[in-house]
Amino acid sequence: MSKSALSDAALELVAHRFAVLAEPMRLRLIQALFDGEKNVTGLVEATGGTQANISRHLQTLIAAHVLARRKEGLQVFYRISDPTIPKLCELVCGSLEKSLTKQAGHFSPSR
Amino acid sequence: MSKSALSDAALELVAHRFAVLAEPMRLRLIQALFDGEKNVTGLVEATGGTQANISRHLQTLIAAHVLARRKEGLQVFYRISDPTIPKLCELVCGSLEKSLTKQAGHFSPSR
DNA sequence: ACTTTATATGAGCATATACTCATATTATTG
DNA sequence: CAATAATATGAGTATATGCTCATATAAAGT
Repeated sequence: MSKSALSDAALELVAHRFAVLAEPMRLRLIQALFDGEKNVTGLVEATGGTQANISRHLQTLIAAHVLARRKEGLQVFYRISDPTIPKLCELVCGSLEKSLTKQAGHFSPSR
Repeated sequence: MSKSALSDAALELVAHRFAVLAEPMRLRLIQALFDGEKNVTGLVEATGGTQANISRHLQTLIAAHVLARRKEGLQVFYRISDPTIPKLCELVCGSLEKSLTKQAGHFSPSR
């Protein structure tokens, strides 16, 4: 009689975690931080977004504890603080690659 | 000069994958399918949602290739078709548990 | 103190999506 | 072929969220 393995509150937490990763620009930011911390200006350049938008997304990622920040004078440096993030991205990328190559195999020669 | 490890299109695919998992009701459905396939009525009962809503979420999960379906007479049975899904959920749950217990440790005894 | 540089945020708009109600579709049975 | 059962979907509404422009805050240098 396991009514629900995860409570409603827990499910919302998990859903929110996925939601944070469900934006291309945020994924771009995360990707830009794979090789170490960068400041906001660096992230703006790396992603090609506007400063305002990047800053908003960074706040979202900070609030979700995906990133951590470090102030140094005028600059703020961001870095990935949750080690599961790269693993999550790898898992999804691998899964997508597999299903894409599978689809490629569906190009039927007839018609 | 690595402009972008993942193309724009790839990033959108990854983001969409995460978006599909970013809904409590869909997570509930996935959770209900961890121990094997169920038909729609069974999923409605297991999750406590309305039939219409469950059906919509199931279409979303099918379109994303997270679930697969099998018709048997009047009934349609759904099952998890992507083996990375349980792993993703485990990773996120583990990470959340860790940060929650960390927060619990912040309950300062003073005051 | 004023200026410049780096980052954050208020307000507003546009879009996406979750939910519901009612109805449509599909398959089965009498 | 009518009636029933299981599932899917059209339409409408409400809410959330991403983006932009302008401005605010914060720290440094002159």
